[in-house]
Amino acid sequence: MRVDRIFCDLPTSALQAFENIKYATAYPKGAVLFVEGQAPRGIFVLCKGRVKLSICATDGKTLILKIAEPGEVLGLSATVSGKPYELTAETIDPCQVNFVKREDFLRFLKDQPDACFKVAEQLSDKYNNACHEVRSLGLSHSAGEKLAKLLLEWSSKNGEAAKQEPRLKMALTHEEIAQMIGTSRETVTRLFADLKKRQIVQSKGSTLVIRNKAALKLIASNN
Amino acid sequence: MRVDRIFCDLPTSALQAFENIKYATAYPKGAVLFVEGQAPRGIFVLCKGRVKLSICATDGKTLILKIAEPGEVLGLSATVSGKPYELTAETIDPCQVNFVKREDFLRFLKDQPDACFKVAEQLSDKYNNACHEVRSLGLSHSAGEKLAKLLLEWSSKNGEAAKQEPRLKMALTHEEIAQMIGTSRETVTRLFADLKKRQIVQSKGSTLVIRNKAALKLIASNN
DNA sequence: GAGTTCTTGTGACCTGCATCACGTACTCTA
DNA sequence: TAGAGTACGTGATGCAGGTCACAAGAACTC
Repeated sequence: MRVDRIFCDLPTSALQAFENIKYATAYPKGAVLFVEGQAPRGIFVLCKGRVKLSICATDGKTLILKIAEPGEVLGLSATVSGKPYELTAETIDPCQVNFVKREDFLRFLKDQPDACFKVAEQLSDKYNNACHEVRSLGLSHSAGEKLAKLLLEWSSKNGEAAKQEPRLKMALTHEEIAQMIGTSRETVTRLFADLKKRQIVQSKGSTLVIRNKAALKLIASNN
Repeated sequence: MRVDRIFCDLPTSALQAFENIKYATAYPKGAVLFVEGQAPRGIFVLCKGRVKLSICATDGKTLILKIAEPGEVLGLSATVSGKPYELTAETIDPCQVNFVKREDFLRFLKDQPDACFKVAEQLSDKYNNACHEVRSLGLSHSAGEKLAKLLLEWSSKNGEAAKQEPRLKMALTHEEIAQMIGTSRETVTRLFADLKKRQIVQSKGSTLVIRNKAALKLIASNN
């Protein structure tokens, strides 16, 4: 249960203070933790399950920024700054979450300098990720390139780390993948078809095998 | 000289501590404060002049994220997290800067809880901006839309706030504008030509007059 | 197992914009 | 004042990828 990793190496007094203000909550799959534009109610420390973070345009177009894993703190920057949540968080598994109300959290930060510093680090990290996102979106990589990057990123996460031919179970639909790399569903389908034709990947049911990691890296890095 | 605004409403002890570790420095126009990928040396508090923040791809393509104005803290997140600077900062005017070495700054944060909280707020802000950038890049607005947004943003900054027909002096070249909205120089030229033809803007020497703000907003918001 | 709904696969078509290749105009500076 | 450098203007061309339309699986009902 020690998955609120950010705070776990704090002095016991701080830990205790955190325990006192957190609300342990469970959410079913598909629940919405918060919506972009809402005034910040507080932070959500994800303990179990995955959460989809996305932003969406008025016309319904959606961009999935990341799939948050246990240990991540959601809604942190909005809670600190008081500005509206800048994205939408929706569970895609049943989730265990520790919620902390904004006022409680701010008081906690004022009282616990160590925690405050941790939060600053955490925010720096988030900013860093956002910068990478900006880079990948802004410097017009082709759709194929971004897909390759995504697959490599997944393969490095899902345990299958450094294997020769990593396998990954495709938990997302083409539509969702399209939303992650900012393209259309059809394009994703076509890209996969192409990768298969070129023997770079191969699909067995719902798992994908990367047959030629080198080639994939080439696509990802290069043009 | 009280332009390091973030810290200026701190208790005097903290202010004093900050004074002790800062190095007041002057940079000429075109100087590079730091480059993306470099290990963080410390923070730069911009007191006077403007600084261009950009990221760039291996192939030389550049994306200008923002033009920092006096009062902003640059290199903050990298300094806090210890990860490499995520972007490049280059002066575009002669600049007055307060520099603080990383170790000094971290110690300062540990000693001054109030300052630490300020930093967290500041980082939240930066994250927020980054999210907006992601939104504008990711949800494929057309080039025209992004240019309109940029012009409106500028007109709301440059004093000329709520005027009927705001004027703004174009300090940037078409090339740079292109890099701000992630398009090509030629496209920017054509877009301006189009806006002029449609009587939406009008240029008098190096100042641009927005004749039809409503129309511009329409272009910006809509499709 | 018949019907519905959700996901994939594919072809046809169209368009925004990058890119190339110029020509022009305006600043420097020597 | 000529020449170099930099910014701007504009046509021609090409293509990545968005959009539409429809077919075929797959996956849940009832």
